[in-house]
Amino acid sequence: MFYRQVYQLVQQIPPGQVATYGQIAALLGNPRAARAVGWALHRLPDGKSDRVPWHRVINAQGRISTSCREHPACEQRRRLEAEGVRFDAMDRISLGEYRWEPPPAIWRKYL
DNA sequence: CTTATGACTTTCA
DNA sequence: CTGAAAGCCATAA
Repeated sequence: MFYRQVYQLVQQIPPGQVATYGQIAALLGNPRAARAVGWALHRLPDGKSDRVPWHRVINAQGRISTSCREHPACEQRRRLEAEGVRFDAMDRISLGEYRWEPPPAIWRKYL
């Protein structure tokens, strides 16, 4: 299952760092499946929302894309700031500084 | 199998 | 920098 791999991967994102949807998709072997990643997180079961750091996943622009009322953008931002992630004047995250670089053990796993 | 949807990405104006 | 349009993928009905 693609979305299960997404959850499993998102769980391994360390605090204080973020990953883009495209990055997640690429690690799973489908660089074009960013949308599917978004779908997976949108359909994230509430039971797993507490153990999956969904807030550490953002779009390629370093912005929060969620329009889900269950998990509002303001809450996602709040959680990220709580982990030390800084937003610039345009509510964007410096990907060059907070972008998560998956350890070799990860991409070797899904290769 | 076909159609529809979504927390995306890239490109162009 | 913002916004629009087209492209692409997995899942659901």
